[in-house]
Amino acid sequence: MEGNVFSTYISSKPLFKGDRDILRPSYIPEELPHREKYINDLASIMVTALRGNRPSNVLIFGKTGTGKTAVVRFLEREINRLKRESSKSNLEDDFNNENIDRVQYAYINCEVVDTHYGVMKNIGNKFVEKWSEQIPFTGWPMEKVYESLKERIDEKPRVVVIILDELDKLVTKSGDSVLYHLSKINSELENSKVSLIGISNNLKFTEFLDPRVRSRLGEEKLIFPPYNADQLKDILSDRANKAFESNVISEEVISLCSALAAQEHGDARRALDLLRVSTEIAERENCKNINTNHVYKAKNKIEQDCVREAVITLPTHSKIVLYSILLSEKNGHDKLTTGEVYTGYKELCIRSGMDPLTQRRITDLISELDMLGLINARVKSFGRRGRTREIQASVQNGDTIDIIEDDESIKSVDGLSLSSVKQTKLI
DNA sequence: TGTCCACTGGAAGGGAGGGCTT
DNA sequence: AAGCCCTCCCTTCCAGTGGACA
Repeated sequence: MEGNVFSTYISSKPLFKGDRDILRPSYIPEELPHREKYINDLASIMVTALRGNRPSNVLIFGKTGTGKTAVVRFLEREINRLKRESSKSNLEDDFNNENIDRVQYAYINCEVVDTHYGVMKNIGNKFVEKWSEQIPFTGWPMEKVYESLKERIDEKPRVVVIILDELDKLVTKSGDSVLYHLSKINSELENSKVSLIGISNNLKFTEFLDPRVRSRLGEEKLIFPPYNADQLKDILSDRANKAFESNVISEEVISLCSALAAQEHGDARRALDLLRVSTEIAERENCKNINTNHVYKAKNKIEQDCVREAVITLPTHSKIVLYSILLSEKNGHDKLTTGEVYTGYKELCIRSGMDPLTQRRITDLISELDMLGLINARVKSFGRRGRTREIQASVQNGDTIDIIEDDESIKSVDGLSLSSVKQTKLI
């Protein structure tokens, strides 16, 4: 073991008691602190399914990290638990084993699956086991996918609860035709019943819906408020007790993580990430416990990683647009207009032997960069000098330029020394 | 008050790419 | 192999716009 690259790390004692996933937002604990009311509200709606009837459709709103998904998945687990228990005991009345057994969940994250086809296909495939019977990931006409989905659901009597997480992403990207079909599916089913739970960060997304869809979908609405710092502290303490041995973590560390996350609209996901990354940093430093220094380091690391990840995964042309903005700023031109950014972008494209996209397309790429938080672009009118966007980078200039310059695809299409471009005054 | 600038952003449509059906 | 479907990325066209300026 001696001399092995891992030996230092193997000999150091991990701070986690066991399962690291306890500090991941996807972990569903036995209790969800400060969400009891919403669990009960949703349970009172979903109980209809256990009686073999269709529960009302539900729309759940709330910002990131307010426990929406956790509450829905918590109930899913409870229903599954009930299924297992009911098979052992005999329940009375309409809560019979058969009804409970017929409840099925289908969870779709619309940020991952964001097309009509993809959503229908994924739901349909939850009801087949054989690979050969799966709906292919492309190729079928929409109508056929829908018919197949219907057949599969209606194969036997059941109550299907379809959960569409991040529903606003689907609607803004692909419109409401999936919701239109799914919300009227019950009139076309003979044996089974379908209930929808839509989860969204954005309260206003229903404005994009057809009025019929809106009313069918929003039979019940739940709005999740953000957590405050005290509530976040409870959540973190709860998880910390499960995740760590005593003396590993202090009250002060938990308070700091909660306070930092509370500043960002009470995001529990953020609080958990902070605690998890702090722990990892402390472990890497071979510390026996976690201190506030680790939390500040974790905060920086998470922020940097977010930017890095966002920049690395940008398509090439978006990278060049961002590069053009950063280079111009480096040359003392802040607050650029769309036209100026486009001129810089075109020059970089020409120099690197690429065909530039049209200005219309670049307008969209600028909007996307703005949405990612990499730049700040707001529409401003300069009177006779026209109306345009005023654009500024909102990431650290030097670091981000380095990340873009590391990109192999830019270098390869480029074929010229980027450092020489760096010297060129743009615009 | 009307003009004009420099865009914005919606709509329509082309074409490539992935894959199914006949 | 030909025909079809869906998605994605992109272009083209164009009506609309906020506000400085004559």
